[in-house]
Amino acid sequence: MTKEIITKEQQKAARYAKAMGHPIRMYVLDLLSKQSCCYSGDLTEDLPIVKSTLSQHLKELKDAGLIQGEIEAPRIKYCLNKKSWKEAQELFRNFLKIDIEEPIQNCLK
Amino acid sequence: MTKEIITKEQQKAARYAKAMGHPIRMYVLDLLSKQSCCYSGDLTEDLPIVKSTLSQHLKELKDAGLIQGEIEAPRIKYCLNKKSWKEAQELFRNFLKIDIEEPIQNCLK
DNA sequence: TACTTTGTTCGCAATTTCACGAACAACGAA
DNA sequence: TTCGTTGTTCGTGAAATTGCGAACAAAGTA
Repeated sequence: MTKEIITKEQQKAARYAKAMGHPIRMYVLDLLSKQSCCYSGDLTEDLPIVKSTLSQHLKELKDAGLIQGEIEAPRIKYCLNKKSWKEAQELFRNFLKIDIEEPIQNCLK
Repeated sequence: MTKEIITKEQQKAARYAKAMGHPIRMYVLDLLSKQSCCYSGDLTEDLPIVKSTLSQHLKELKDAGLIQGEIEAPRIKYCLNKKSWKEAQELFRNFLKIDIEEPIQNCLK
């Protein structure tokens, strides 16, 4: 499948999109894009799923490269994988033709 | 599922992301974002899938609201659904922007 | 009215996703 | 060492996804 008409960029973007393609995972990513880190224990309290299901979703995000976990005492701290996140930003920015108002421009004023 | 901790925006973004979450569909969307329209007959020639499979992927994109088809002679012309595309742009722009801090830090130096 | 072209729908099979509970592993605290 | 907390893994089942070929529908053309 996928000869070579489909570019590497398109494949990577599709991979990221797939990981984002579930409400729970979108919620987690959105949270992490605002909050720098979170703990899955806190997530299970808010979200209407049991911990094993959440664990699977977090694994899905990890496999896609979007987040990473760090052991911290009894818990695990999750945060965005900044490198992959940047790549996803670039891919989607190009794909969606989004012009981002650069904060740099504000500085130049 | 999905009490109300998960916002409408997150659900919509996840829905769009899901539709984008396949190489074939990402290819089609990327093409349409550059080309204004295309015909599925031309797509089957390039892509390594048979027409019935492509039809399903196009249906998936239609169901997500991202594209629309228009009957034109014997063929069907596909193009982006501009309204939904705009919405997706907005959702992903808000969702993906986190690199704001870094340029600011550079400015403050 | 046939015939051709184009794309959808149907039926099928293999695989993946999603969700749950139970069991397990890791590790600090009593 | 034993206990409690935290999160992963396993086993299971239901549903969705992906892909194919065959059959069908629509519509222009001979």
